[in-house]
Amino acid sequence: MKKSEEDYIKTILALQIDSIDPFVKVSDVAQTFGYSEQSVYEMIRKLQELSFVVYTPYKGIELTKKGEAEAIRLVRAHRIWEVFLTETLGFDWQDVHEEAEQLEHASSEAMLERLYEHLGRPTHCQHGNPIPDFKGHYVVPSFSSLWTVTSGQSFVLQRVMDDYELLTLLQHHSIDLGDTLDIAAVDAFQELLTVSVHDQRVVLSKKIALMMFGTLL
Amino acid sequence: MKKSEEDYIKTILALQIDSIDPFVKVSDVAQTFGYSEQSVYEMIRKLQELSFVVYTPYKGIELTKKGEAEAIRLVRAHRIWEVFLTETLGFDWQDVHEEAEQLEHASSEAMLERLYEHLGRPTHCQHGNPIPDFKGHYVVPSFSSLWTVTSGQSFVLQRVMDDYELLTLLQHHSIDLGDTLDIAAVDAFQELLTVSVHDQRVVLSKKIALMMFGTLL
DNA sequence: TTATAAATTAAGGGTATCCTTAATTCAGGT
DNA sequence: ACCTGAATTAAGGATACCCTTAATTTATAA
Repeated sequence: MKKSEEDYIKTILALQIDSIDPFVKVSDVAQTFGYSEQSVYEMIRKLQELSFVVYTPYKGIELTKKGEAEAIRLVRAHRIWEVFLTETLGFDWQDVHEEAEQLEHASSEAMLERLYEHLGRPTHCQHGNPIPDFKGHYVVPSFSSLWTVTSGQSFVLQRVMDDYELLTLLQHHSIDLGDTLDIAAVDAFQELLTVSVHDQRVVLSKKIALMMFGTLL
Repeated sequence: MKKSEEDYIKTILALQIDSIDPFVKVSDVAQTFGYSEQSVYEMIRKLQELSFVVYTPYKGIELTKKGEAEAIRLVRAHRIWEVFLTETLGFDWQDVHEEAEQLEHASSEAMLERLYEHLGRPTHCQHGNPIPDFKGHYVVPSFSSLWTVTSGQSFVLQRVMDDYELLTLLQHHSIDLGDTLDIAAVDAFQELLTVSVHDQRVVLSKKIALMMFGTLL
């Protein structure tokens, strides 16, 4: 598979997971890439010929079994590389996404499996996202978003989205996965959340809180 | 730099090192890639605009300082990845070239330097080729080819070319860098060499012997 | 010095992946 | 049933990088 095809497949899977609807809209794909819709139509037609997707006009794009397997393989590669970059090379978690993005397209199946073994068969990347097994199976984590909590509750952070700003913010406050956040205040009007963690108070916007997932104590 | 441009630059450096003439011929580049000469002319023109090469018609191609630096950076990346693949992931030395070929285009400067540190700042890849330092300086090894020896001499293998057939052959006979080969016979007519190593006799063709380098005892 | 082979340029094509602008078709609400 | 906006297709372009065939230029060896 070519890099461009891989990028499309991966994006389609991501969009499909994000929404309830299994049909991915062409306009959403175009928006994600910053491409024109016309370009996306052309590529979708090609991916359909290659049996990676099925496209139903006015409905949307669906991944075929083959397409989904490829997409998941890429997710697996991405997360394995992220583990390598953070665990082995010591990168900060906000700095690995771009690197992994390149590496995932440059690694063979055999190499990836050796790397996976070398890393000790990790089950999750450092953002808390599960690494699909080599057969493409993985458990989608079902944590609740930090935005759902109410004042007085305690929240254990289990997963964060792979977003540069978010990760930088968390690192700045030394907040890691596994940490417990005590909810000091919820300002529904301004859509702000104040949490207490490591003896400090941190104010988080709704936007940020929606990208943090975990369990209530 | 794009992958295609990187591949050209790297090939030009390799061809330049192989010959005495600093001018690399368009026809040789075309042959190396299996491209038409026309394609090479087009790319050279482009690389000249980008200041990676200087092309003098009927003379040949020269790398600029900038071009050479880029090419050496790629060689460095390639060899660092080779060390990783063999040392860390346990690949056989004949199986790493293709993998490294992909990875070298997918790794940032920062990543490569971290990997280099992680590997303990290796000076050579497992084929005995030096890894240029981050400034692009490296010592070109000046060993003699195994084909230059005469019967009765002993030869310590220090460097081999990164050639799949050669490496597979050596591995099959458990011949490694650092091993001493005792020259049992030289058949100049058939261009064959018989060496004794690890209590076995191995017949090597001129072609193979020319790809093995080392020192005479 | 001139003939010839090699090197170079010219001209015209092909595919992949992006673009814009302009029809056209369809889905969903009234 | 029909209107309207969104989705889709159509048409034409651009760039990167590859191709072939056919001039043309030049180096160099006889």
